Amino acid sequence: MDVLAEAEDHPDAAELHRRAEPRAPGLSLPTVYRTLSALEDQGVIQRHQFEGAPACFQRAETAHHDHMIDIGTGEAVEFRSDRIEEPQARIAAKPGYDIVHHRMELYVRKTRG
Amino acid sequence: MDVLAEAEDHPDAAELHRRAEPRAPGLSLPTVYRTLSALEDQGVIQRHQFEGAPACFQRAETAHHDHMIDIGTGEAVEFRSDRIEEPQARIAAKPGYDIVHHRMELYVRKTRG
DNA sequence: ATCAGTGCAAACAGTTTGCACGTCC
DNA sequence: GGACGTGCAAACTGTTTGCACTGAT
Repeated sequence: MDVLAEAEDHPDAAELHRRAEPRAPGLSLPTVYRTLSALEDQGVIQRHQFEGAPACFQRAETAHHDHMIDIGTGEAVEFRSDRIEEPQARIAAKPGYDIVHHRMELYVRKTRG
Repeated sequence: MDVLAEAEDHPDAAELHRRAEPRAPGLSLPTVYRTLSALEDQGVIQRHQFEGAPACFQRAETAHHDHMIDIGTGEAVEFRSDRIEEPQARIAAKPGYDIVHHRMELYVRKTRG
């Protein structure tokens, strides 16, 4: 199942199935989903649910980052900004919460002109 | 359909159907969905897709804000932080993008102790 | 007569589950 | 022979669509 390990992008379950099938002939989609869920529970991979798209996955070992999704292509670009990360905990702490995790996505389109 | 106007929370389509049905007897769920989609297209309402929950809706007229979702209750609390908003445009502009919109959600749980 | 808006039932997409089967220890 | 992991088909949830009907214009 670690077709994911060699993926540079953010493939969804069906895409992973497509990529894995050649080297595991007869592999079924339910098995892909089961495996992905298991890996996610173990914290080995992350599931991202972007707007209007099936869930996509990537290894969790990469450093923390957020995503910028190109509305035209659906492509997800990663970025990181401490200036954004840093105030979050403070905001949550005030009303008595701990952040379990967060989601920060910029939906963008190529600048025209 | 502007049961939404008097809603203080973030109801989903089924919940809106439940609330609207008394004053529009026989109202069907497809009609609720159709109306919500139309209102969203006109920019009158916003659709939020939080993790592991059906889409929920609110009037667009409220000032821009982000959401903090209590994992225990599913309740969404609104917040706003200029310190978070401000760096976003800069991040997107660098690789030649315009932000169409963004999503910023903190998934939190009540602090124990 | 036409048109927009509706309910119903069925389609749909993505994901999950039940179950029967095979394999390995 | 018992536990496990699989494929298949079917269930499931949230949402959308086809279609026939209505009521206003």
